[in-house]
Amino acid sequence: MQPSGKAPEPTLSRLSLYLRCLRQLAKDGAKTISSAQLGSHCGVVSAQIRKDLSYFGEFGKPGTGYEVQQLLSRLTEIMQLDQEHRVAIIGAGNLGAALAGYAGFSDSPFRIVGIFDNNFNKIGRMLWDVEILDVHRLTEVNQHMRAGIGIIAVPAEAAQEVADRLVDAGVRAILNFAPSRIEVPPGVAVRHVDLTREIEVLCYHMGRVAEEQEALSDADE
Amino acid sequence: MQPSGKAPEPTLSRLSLYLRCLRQLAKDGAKTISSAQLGSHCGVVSAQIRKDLSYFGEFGKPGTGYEVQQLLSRLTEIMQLDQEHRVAIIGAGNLGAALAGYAGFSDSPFRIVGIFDNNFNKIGRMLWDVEILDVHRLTEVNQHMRAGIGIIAVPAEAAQEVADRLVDAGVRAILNFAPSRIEVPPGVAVRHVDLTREIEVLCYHMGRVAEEQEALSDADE
DNA sequence: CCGCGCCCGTGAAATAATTCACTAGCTCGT
DNA sequence: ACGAGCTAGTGAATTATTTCACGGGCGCGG
Repeated sequence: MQPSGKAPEPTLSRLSLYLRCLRQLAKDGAKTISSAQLGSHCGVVSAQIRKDLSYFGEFGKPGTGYEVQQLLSRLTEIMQLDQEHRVAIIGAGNLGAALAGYAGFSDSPFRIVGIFDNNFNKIGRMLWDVEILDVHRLTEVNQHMRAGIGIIAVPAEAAQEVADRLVDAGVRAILNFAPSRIEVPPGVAVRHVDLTREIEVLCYHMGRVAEEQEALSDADE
Repeated sequence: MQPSGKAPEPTLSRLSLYLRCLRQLAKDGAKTISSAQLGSHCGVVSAQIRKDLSYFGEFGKPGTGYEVQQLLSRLTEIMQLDQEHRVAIIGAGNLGAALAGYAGFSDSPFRIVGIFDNNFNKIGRMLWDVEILDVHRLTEVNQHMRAGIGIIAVPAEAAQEVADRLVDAGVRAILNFAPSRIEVPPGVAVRHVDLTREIEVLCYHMGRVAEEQEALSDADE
């Protein structure tokens, strides 16, 4: 099978996982790796890995497995990580500041090129080595800044307005940390990271475990 | 159908979404709401909402819909959000600090009771209104701190060790911000928030859109 | 107090994602 | 250069999740 139709969303997320694993393996000097080995490294069953990769082509050799370097570079290409991606962060609060300084971005194709806020006390100040700019100038500034990815780190009430500005400024992918749904035109990709939802789901699971233990001890009697 | 079997994971995540919506609706003074209305508020089709709720019981009245207050309190109960949850954050770096100050936690059942780090320069200093403690004392300190939820905000290399400490300290749910898989014993719930994976998936989608546009203009010629 | 319209709950159908299980091909050791 | 032992790729089967569509109850207006 070749580039073909489209891979399911969970597959894409796992590709990123495989990449992380492969980078480490390459660093450790591994030459080749089988789907089973890769799987045990990153917690995915081997068939899943093979299926995931099969959406994009054939990468392995029967009897041997995958060449680490080759798979690494092919996946990097597929995920578009072989080119620089310029990122604008909107919101210079706690979260925005933390993201701007996120260590995971060093040694990655992501480069923070702009940080924006609407708070006059913050505008003009430096965050790490980038000046905080007025969010109202986003479209104008992005003419030359050319960020393709926007990260929303503002309160929920402002998220939609910021999303609109980002789209207007030419951004084609948005990572939304605000606990709020945002609407964007087709052709713009969006992903949400919702801390509250994650924690609330955890609470549910804690409750379930507690229930099961009660049921268990009830059964004992 | 009553408490019955178990709801699918995506349903749980949506319940949290419904809750957020309902809190707003209650604040706005809404009395009742239909699944269709709730759906348009939070971007979910009505059948999905009814199915999700049906895993937990019957909450609505034909002809009317759901009573906002009642559904709100029932879901709050189901998600275990009617009780305080004590949270420990491990890692007092950028991210840990941002999470500790996260505005979404005010007016929520989540209370940050402890922040831990292994850096001697940070230990003893205050973050917001909590003292940063030595991560090595986690188990000891949690005897009386009694945090049930742990948030991991340390570098990937340290994540597993921190997870082990958290479990040892009696934590029963972990939210992991480190880009690294962690193993925990059964009965401990884990969720991951992986910034890099999210952004990398966005990059893939950007590439797809670009391809489609090329294909489109090729077809024009 | 009757009938029309609305809306929930839910099996059944459709769709999506994962896992199985088998074929074919490569490597390595003898 | 041959056979034993792995291992990739993949259709088919399975499992999970979403969506459909309909039965029946409830409220409201006349």
